[in-house]
Amino acid sequence: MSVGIRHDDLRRRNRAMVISAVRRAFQPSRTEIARATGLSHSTISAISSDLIAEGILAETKSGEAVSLKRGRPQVALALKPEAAAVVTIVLALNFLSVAVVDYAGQTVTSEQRKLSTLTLPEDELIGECLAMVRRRLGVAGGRRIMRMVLAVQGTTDAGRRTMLWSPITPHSGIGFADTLEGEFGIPVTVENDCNMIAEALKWRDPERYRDDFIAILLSHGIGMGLVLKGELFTGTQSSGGEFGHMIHRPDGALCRCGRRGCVEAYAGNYAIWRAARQSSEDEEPVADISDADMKALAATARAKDGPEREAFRRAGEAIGFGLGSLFALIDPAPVAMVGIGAAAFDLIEPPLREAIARTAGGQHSGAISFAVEPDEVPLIREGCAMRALTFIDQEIFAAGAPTETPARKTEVA
Amino acid sequence: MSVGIRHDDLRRRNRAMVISAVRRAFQPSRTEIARATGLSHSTISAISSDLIAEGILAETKSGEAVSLKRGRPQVALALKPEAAAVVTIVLALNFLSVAVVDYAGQTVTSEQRKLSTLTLPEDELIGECLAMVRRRLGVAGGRRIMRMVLAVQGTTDAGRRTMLWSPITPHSGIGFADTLEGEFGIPVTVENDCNMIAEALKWRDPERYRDDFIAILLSHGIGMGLVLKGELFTGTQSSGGEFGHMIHRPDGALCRCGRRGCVEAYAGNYAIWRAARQSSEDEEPVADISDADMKALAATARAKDGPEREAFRRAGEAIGFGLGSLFALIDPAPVAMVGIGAAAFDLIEPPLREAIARTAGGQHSGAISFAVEPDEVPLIREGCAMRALTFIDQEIFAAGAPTETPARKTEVA
DNA sequence: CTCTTTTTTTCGAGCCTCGAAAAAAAGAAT
DNA sequence: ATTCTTTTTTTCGAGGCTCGAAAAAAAGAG
Repeated sequence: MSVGIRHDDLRRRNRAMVISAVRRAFQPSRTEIARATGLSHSTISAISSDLIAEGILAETKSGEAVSLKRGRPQVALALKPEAAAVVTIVLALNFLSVAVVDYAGQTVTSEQRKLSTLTLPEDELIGECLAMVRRRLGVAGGRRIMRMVLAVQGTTDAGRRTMLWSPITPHSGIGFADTLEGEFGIPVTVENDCNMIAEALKWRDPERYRDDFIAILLSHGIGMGLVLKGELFTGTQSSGGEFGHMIHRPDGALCRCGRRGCVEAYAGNYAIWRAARQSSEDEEPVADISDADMKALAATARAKDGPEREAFRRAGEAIGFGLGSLFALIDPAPVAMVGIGAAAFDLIEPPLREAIARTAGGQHSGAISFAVEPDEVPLIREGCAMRALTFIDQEIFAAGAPTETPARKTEVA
Repeated sequence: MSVGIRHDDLRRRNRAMVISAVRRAFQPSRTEIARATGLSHSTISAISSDLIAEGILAETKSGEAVSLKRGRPQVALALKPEAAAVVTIVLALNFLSVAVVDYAGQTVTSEQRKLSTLTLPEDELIGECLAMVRRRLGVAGGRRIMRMVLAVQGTTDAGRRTMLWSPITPHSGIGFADTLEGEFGIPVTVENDCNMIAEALKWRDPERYRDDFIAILLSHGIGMGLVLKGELFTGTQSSGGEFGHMIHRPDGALCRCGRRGCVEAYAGNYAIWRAARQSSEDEEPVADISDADMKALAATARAKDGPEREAFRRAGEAIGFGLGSLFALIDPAPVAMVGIGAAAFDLIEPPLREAIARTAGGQHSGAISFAVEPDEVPLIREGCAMRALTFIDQEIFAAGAPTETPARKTEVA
C-alpha cells in the first residue's frame, strides 16, 4: 500500500515538477512553468530561485528572443549543463559504445568500437567496458558524474542490476551494476535496450509517442519496448516485454531460445536467413548475420519472387499475428520499427498488415501507423542518457540541498 | 504531464489514505493506521476525528476484544455503514442481478432472475435493468445511494459509460451509464465483468492476489481481468485485456468474433462442444450451452479417452500457449480460473501445463499456481461493490465537507 | 491505591502554497 | 523625452497542514 504524503514530500515533488517542466520544454519562462504545472506564480518563483541558487537551473540571457509583445519580457530558464553529468554504455552484438553526457543532454565525449562479444570471456567483456568508461572519464575531466546507465539486449533482473541473459554473449547473470559501482563509485542501472529506445522516442517526438506506443527492434532477434499510460512497461521479475517470444505457431520453427514457434523464429534475421535458404525450420539458428548480408537478401527479395521474398513475407506475417495478439491485450497503439530489419520494412509491411487484419486485436488495422528508424544505436544511447538524467532530476536534485550544514566533513576511517 | 501538488491536495490525499487503510484492515486502531500510512499519530488523530465528525467513520465499542496487553486499549475504527450505499448490477448471459450494498460492504438487499438476453430487444433489456434497480431501491429505503456499477461481459468504452459490444446480446453500443444516470440521478460506470472479478479477488485474498495476477473466466467465451503493479489493467480505448482473442493458431478454428484461430475458438464452451462432437472447425459457434451439458461433457471426458477428452485437451493447450505468450510480455503471475469451465480444470490443467512449458514465457511453469473458482457471479458482484465503494472513498469522502461556512447565503440576484 | 505501559489528544513550531499587491522591465502613446 | 500600458516576476502576509514533544487518558500490574 502506498504511503501517505508527508509535508516535506510536497516541496520535493513540486521541485521535481519544475525540473521536469524545464527539461521537457525548451527553455521555458517561469510563467510557462506555472501554466504547465498548475502551481502558482509565487511557488514557481520560490522554487526556481532555489534551484538557481543551487546551481541546477540558470537564466539564459542568450537569444533575447526578440519579444514582439510589450510588457516585461519573459526570462528563459535552462538546465545548467555543469550541474551534473552521466555516462551511457551501450553493449550490443560485437559492439560497445560509451558516452559522457552533460546535465542539459549534450554529449561531452564518446567512443565506440567493435569487439567479439560472442567469444570474449566474461572478465574480458567486463574489462573492455571498464576500460572504455575509464578512458572517457579521463577526457571528461572534473565533471560531476552522478549516474551511469548500461543498456544491453536481453533480460535484466527487476532491480536492473544484473544482466540475466543476453544473446550477445554466452555468459549469463553478469552483475554489471555491482561491478561498475565498485569500480567508479557511481550508481548504475542495467537496462534493456528496447526500453531505452522507447524512452528516447518519447523525447524525440512527444507528439507521436505520448501515452501509449510500441518500439519493436528488428534485428538478429526481436525486442520490444512498451509504453503504457506514459510509463515504460517492465515485467515484475525481469525487464519484461519479450514480444519476440510470444508464440506465433505452436511447435513451429526452432527459436534461438530453444523453444519452438516464437515470433522471433520467423522474423529474426537468422529466421529470415534460414527460410530464404530454404533450410529446415529445425535447423539451429546461425550466430550472426552481417547487415550487408541482410541488405543483399532484401535486395534479392525485391528483385524477384523467390524464397527470399517468401522469407520476408513469413516474417511480416509472424509480426502481424504477434501484434494482433498484443493489440488484443492493450488496444492498438503507434508502432516504431527500429533496427536493420526496419530497412526492409517495405517487404514486411504488406503481409504484416494482412495478418493483423485477420486478428481481433487489429480491428482498425488500417489506422495503425508504423514509423521506421533503421539505426538503433543512437536511440539506445539517447534513451540511456535521458533515463540517467531524469533519475538525477527526480531522485537527487528534487530532494534539494541537504538543509544547510554548510561544511560537513565526511570521515573516512 | 501530471500536475503539481497544491497545498489542499495534501489533506485530500491523506484523508484518502486513512479511509483506504480502514477499508483494507479489519477495524484498525489509530496507531495501526499511523503505521500503515507512515503518517504521524497527530495527523491520524486529526484526520480521523474529522472523518468521525462527518459521519464517515465510527469508533466501535463492540468486541472490547479482550486486550491482553496493558496500557490504554486501542480504539477500533470502522466504516460507518450508513455513510453511503451503492448499487451493483450484474448483467450476464440470460441472467440479471441487482444488489444494494452499504458503505461497510454488507449487502442490504438483492434480487436476481433469468431472462433471455439474446432475444430481448434493446429497450426491454434496459427496461428490465431499470425495473429491478427501482424495486431494490424501494426496499432499501432512504439510504444515500452515491454510486452504481454495472458489470457486463464484453468491451466497454474507455470512459466506462457504454457497453460497446457483448456476447450476451445482439445489440451493441448501449449507453447504460447515461440511461441509468438519467433515470436515477446517481453516477454510474459500466465495467467489464472479468475486471470486476479481479477487483474482488484482490479483496478476498490480498495475500495471494496482491500486485500482479490474472483472472481468467472460462465460460461460453474466454475473458480476462489483469492486475499489474496493483492496478487493474485496462486498454486505452476500451476495457482491454481480450485474452480470449489472442491468436493461438493463425487461420485456425472459427471464433465467435468472426476471426480465426483465437484462443477462445479452442477453449470457449462452444469450441469444446464443437470439437467434442467432432464437427468441423469451420462450423458456426452455437449460441449457448447449458452448464449441465458442459458438466456432462466433462464427465464423459473423465470416463473414457474419446473426442470429448481430446476437446478438453485442445482447450488446455490453447490456454497454455496463450498464457505462455502473455507471460512472455508480463512475466508469470498467479492465475485464478473462474467460471463453469473451471469446474473441468482437472481435465484442462495437464495439457495446459504441458503447453506452457513449451513456451519462453512459461519458463518456471511448475511454479505457476492456479486457483479455481467455478462460481463467478458472486465475485463479479463483490468486485462491483468494492469498485463503487472505493470510488466514494477516494473521490467523494476524501474531498471532505465543503469547508464549513456555517451559514453561507448564496445570493441569487 | 499507586506505578507502568500504551494509546490518543493537544499544542506550538516550522514549512509550504496561495492570492494580492508591489516591483520590474519592457513597448506604446503623447 | 516622458508618461501610460502591459506583462512578468518578486514580495509579503495569511491560512493550512504535518510533525514532534508533551500531556492526557485508560487500562493492567504491583
